[in-house]
Amino acid sequence: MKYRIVDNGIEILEKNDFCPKHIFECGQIFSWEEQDSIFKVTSGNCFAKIYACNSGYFIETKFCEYFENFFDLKTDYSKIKKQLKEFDFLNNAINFGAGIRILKQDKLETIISFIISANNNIKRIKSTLAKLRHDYGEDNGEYFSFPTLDVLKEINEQYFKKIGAGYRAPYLCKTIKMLYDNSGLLHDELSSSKTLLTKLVALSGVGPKVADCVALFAYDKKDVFPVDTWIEKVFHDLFPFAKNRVQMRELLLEKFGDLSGFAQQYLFYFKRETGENII
DNA sequence: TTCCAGGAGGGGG
DNA sequence: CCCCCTCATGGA
Repeated sequence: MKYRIVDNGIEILEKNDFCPKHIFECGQIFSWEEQDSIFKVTSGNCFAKIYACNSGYFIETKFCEYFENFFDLKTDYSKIKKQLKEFDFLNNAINFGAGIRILKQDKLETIISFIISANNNIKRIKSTLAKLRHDYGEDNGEYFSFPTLDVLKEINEQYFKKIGAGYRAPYLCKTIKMLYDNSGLLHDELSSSKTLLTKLVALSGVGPKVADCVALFAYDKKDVFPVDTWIEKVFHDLFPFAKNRVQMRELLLEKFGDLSGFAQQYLFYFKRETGENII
């Protein structure tokens, strides 16, 4: 995909493999809002606005290098989509979310966000995280950054409950302490997916599904397949027999291999938005 | 009123 | 290993 870094942002010069609506609505990130076709997104302590411009989009930001990596601009999504379309039953889902890109998000923020996401709905997840940034993040005028680990460590369970985290509040406090005592996981760039998942699942409030999401959305792991309630529905469309989530994950990983993470996002977005049968 | 939401922890068999 | 129950919360 053609793009160009300029003084105050990044010019996306074509629309085939980049659509902010698809990227943000597909459930991989909660720290964004859309108003009058302008998308505002925060990640860690960075911020950008994205809007249509000429024949593409403009990412207005002073954090160009961060968002070049964040939006995974160096990866060829046309090639990925072409490979995945060899699975006939994926064509509808890929065409529906053709502008999806898997983001490379802040690790700490992604762990906290997806602990909150468990058995929750996206609207309240976004609300809870926005309150957290507002109350404990740095005020940068147009946006609040995600709080640092030092700041998070001082937050008690009552506060997390107050902003809507519910029974996940103690999980958050425990995990924050674990990360504070051993922050190596937040800088892990080398572990294999299997090793990384083992480390993530050891955190409080992180089970197999949350670990897969964190690995996919923050650690650049694509050989994972988060199975949530929507993917369960997809699975029942594809296979006329019931399995538990572990078995579903194994079958889907076997089918999609190193492209599993991409396939998962197209399927999740399509199913959640349309409710239509995959086949 | 019951069910559901990007599930996980804990206990028992 | 597996199955079952509970967890906070608000919208449908």
